[in-house]
Amino acid sequence: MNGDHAARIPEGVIERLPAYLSVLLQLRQQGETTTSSARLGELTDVNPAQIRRDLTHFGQFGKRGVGYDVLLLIEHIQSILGSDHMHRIVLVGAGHLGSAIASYDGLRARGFSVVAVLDKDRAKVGSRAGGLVVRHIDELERIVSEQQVRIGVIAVPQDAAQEVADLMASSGIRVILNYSSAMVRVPDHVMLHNTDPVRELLHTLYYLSRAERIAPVHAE
Amino acid sequence: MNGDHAARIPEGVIERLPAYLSVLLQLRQQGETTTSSARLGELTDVNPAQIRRDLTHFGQFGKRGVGYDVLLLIEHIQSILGSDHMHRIVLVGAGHLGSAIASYDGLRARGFSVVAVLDKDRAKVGSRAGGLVVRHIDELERIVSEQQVRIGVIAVPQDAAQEVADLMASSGIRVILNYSSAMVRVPDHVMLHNTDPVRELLHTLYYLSRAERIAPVHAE
DNA sequence: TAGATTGTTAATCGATTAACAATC
DNA sequence: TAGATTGTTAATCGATTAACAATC
Repeated sequence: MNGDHAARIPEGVIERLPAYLSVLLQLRQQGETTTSSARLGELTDVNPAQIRRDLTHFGQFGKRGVGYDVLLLIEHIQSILGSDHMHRIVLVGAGHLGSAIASYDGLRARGFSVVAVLDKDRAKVGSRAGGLVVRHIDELERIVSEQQVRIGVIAVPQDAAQEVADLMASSGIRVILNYSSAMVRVPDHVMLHNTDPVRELLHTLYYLSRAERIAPVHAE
Repeated sequence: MNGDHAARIPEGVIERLPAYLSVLLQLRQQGETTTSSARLGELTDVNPAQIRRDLTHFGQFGKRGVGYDVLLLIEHIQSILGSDHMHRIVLVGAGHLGSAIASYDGLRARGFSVVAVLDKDRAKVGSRAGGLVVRHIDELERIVSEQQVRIGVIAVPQDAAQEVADLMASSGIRVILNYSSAMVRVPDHVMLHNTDPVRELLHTLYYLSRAERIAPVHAE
């Protein structure tokens, strides 16, 4: 029996889909119309069998003997992820990091649109960040409910992060991307993603240290 | 028998260590001297049995009936990760994002020190970013070899990323943290970490979409 | 038909977790 | 001694991969 793909989808599958999508978008830009699990495997460093298996959780998108239609597969993955339409984002924090995120055009290109940049510092309110006028944090709740925003990005210093997270949660935000180094707490119904560069550095550091213990770089 | 912990350590273990460390540092700051796998489990959302198992890959750090000494465990994990001493970083790209990273004090607090900020735009050279004077990209190779830097951070626009990665690799950089949305290619001996906010957003989006299909938010 | 590549099964592999003896 | 919590084993669970029949 087939057809109901509503079963439990392993977390790992969901994590890999955005990578497949990135690569497919790249292939599309290069004018490729067809691809194979072997090619996708090369580009994403994922085993081809795994890619095929991952996709079958959601349906059959390829043609045996031929491969996958790039455009079609892009559409399918976007629809699975819910990235087939624009998503509105509010961004709190108009410092260097906030400005960088607000003016990052990779967001819009891949379906995310920053609808407001907010800050609690009245000195920053009224200035510009990535084409938007910075507004006061007091407006957050109204903006979120009026524009039905589900996604919030925290780009404030460590000590302000929890406060912002609380405000976002109570305003109806469902997904928070936290760029501060603070470990914020959120209610169960809110999904939190921490993007901590230091944690990623520490992770690679392990492998770096190992490599150097085996083949040390001499200091003399 | 015991003692040689040199065996293959699962990748997942290495990924969790930085999370344990973050939480331990937080506990230390709060003045806690002892903790347990149960408490660490709460704070990191990891099963306590898993935490204990992860740690035994490297030795025995706790006391039965008592728990773990916070300071001691911090030292052990730092030593496992190679984070028991400062690591020098070069940062390429002095735009908003580069400035944000350069002035991020979370780096220094956790063992990473930015020794140089570079840019290819001569108009930016000489200006300040996070307490450092911006230098020209031509100086990268010399700085990397003179100061034996192993870690490079890319904070430039998409089209310049590959060029910077190549230069880093040929200068002797071993770990690259890529903040651009470009999918750069690096030689085998260089470790690459992509930090793409969009990919993280897409990942959470899946769960958001699911949740809303089940309990939609009405627009009327 | 011969060649290619999918979708899918079955086998392997590894990671997670429960349980508990050891021990503070 | 009683209570707590580790380190470790064994059982469970799930994910990855190889292999191949189906089919373009």
